[in-house]
Amino acid sequence: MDALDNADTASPKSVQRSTAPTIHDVAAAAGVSPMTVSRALRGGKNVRPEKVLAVLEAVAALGYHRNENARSIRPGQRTGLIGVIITNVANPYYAQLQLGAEEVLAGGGIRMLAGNSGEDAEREKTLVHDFVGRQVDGLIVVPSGTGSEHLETEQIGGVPLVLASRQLEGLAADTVLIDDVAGAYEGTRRLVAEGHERIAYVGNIMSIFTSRRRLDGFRRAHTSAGLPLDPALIRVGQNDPDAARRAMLELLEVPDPPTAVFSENNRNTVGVIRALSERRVPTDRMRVMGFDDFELSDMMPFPLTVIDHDARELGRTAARMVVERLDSDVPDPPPRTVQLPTTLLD
Amino acid sequence: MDALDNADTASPKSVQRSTAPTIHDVAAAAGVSPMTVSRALRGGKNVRPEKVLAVLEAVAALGYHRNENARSIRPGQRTGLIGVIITNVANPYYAQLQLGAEEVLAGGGIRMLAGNSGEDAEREKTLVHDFVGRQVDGLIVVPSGTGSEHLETEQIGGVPLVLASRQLEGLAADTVLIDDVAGAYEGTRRLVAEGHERIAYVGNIMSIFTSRRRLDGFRRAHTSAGLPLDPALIRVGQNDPDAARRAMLELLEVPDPPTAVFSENNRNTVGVIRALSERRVPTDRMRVMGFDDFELSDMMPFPLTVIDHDARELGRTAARMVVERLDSDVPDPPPRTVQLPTTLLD
DNA sequence: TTGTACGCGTTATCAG
DNA sequence: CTGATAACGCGTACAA
Repeated sequence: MDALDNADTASPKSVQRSTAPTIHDVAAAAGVSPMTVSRALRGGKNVRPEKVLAVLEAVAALGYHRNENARSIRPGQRTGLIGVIITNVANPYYAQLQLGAEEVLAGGGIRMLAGNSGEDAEREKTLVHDFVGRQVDGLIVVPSGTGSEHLETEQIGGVPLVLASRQLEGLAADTVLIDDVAGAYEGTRRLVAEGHERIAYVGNIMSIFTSRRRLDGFRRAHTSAGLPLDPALIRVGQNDPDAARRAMLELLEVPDPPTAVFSENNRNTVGVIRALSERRVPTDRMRVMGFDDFELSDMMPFPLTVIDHDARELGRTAARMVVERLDSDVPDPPPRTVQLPTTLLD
Repeated sequence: MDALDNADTASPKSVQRSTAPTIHDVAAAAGVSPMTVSRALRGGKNVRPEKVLAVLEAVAALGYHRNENARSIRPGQRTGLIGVIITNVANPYYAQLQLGAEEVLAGGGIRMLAGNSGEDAEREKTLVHDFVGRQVDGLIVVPSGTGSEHLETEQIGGVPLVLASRQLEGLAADTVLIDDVAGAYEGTRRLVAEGHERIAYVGNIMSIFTSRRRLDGFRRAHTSAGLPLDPALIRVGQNDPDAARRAMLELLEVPDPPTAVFSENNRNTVGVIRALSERRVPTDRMRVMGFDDFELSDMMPFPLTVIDHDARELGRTAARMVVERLDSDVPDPPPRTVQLPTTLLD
């Protein structure tokens, strides 16, 4: 609990750098007042050059860092902090998203408070609450659950919010999405065009927004082609490669097995390929179509086609949207939704 | 500059949630003093239960979030913030590192300020300075350059520092490393044991600590086996897959070409494999050994062996080291260096 | 150009 | 168990 107890023990000072130098220390060292230091550090406007120099020297000598937290408690001051909550950085898709976001933010001198929810709504809630408490200027969230109470404007103290990759039913907020429906539709259409009639589907749990959208696109393509949807070929609920692998193994055992498989995301595609490889399925016996590109997808031992999109650009766009809302002249611009396109990659 | 100008315009309040509710607002709403609110929020110790309830109700009604920044400016208070600076989250290795770090930190209620240096020393310096200004309780850094001035204790205000993945000449700080030398040594030895005598080396720029170490292990294995090192087979300076690909293409054209190739990291391995695939090199004509495992490495069209290690555990260890130093009873424990083992994975 | 007074939101301290 | 007071580091407003 109380870890730092070094205030008044033994020798009065110089025992250890217990307290960081403040603007007062710098002022004393430079022989000026704290205000002059403050002004000098802002850019030296209205301060005599020689004093600026003295201040900078003192700063260097003392290793002074302006306390951004103390600074930000003053009214009207921003923290220059944006909270970014994704589900899992280990997934290259979200890593790209995070990188894209930071890329834009860093350009504006904004730092990133990062958190992984692990697809856990409770954990996401905790992070959101904590980030708001840390006075973030904005929030970029890949929402995990279906509930949106913890993201309501009042709950987050009016902090600008951008939903990334997933939308939330009944929550009016800026949103950046991949055009999942169109992507899945196009991908499935391609399979149909190639003559496949029994197409398996392997995907994540249906509580995830993108999962529902992608299955929807898959469905629509069937409908528009007049093809029936065989429930025996639909496997949802896999949220890691190994679960997908097992699902695919089962699909191979179905009577009148599929000739093609549509995989809903990069994790599932990896599992599907593993299963096919494990069973030594001939490459001309199974056609694989996967949402999300992933590294080395072009070197897989199957005629794999991926539905590609730019996760990094999604991150950039999300960041731009927060910043724009932050710098907006009008009080409360209406929420916007942006959809990023997909392309088929052979 | 001055973006928020809504203090005294037109209607006195309720125009817009201009100022977030403070502890005073909560106190007023709950009919108690700010101190009681503060205590109630800490856990309700020494506060009448009914008042705690009233406070919690007011908090919920007002959507109050305790201002962690204001809180942290009080002496002896921690921010519960750790700065994590890696080179690039898009590299799965660093993504895992970041994830491992957050895993441990989140367990202690600590949040993560994240930044990518992009292997740019200047950018790293900026991030370090900024993070210290934001009063981080600790710093985990994958250092980019060879200079260490910006990480000296005085420069970072005595903030506990852990170097991850790379060490810095002349900087005494806690460090977590992969045992690069031993890993590269073992990997190379394996190739030698298999009868290879002309082994190519493809790696990143030599200014990177791990690059030097891995080449060192490669060298030692040659020396101990009495094998000469042919400079024509050593290609360093590749920091992305495509550069590595081109390097490998060149290596294939060398007179008396190599029969095996040692790739220094995951990015380079990907490039090497692409080159071999592109040239349709028979799988029995080139043996590939790569440092770092990567997803789907086992599905590559070559008898690839990787020198594996646990980047996530490296992140966890780094986080544990910062926290331990933070919670240490002794004033200034001597710096420790931990090396994590590698294993050969076929 | 420079300095003083005050307040930002929070909590340790001490009095009641 | 509860509240008043002061102080944390900084910047605005105002005074010199």
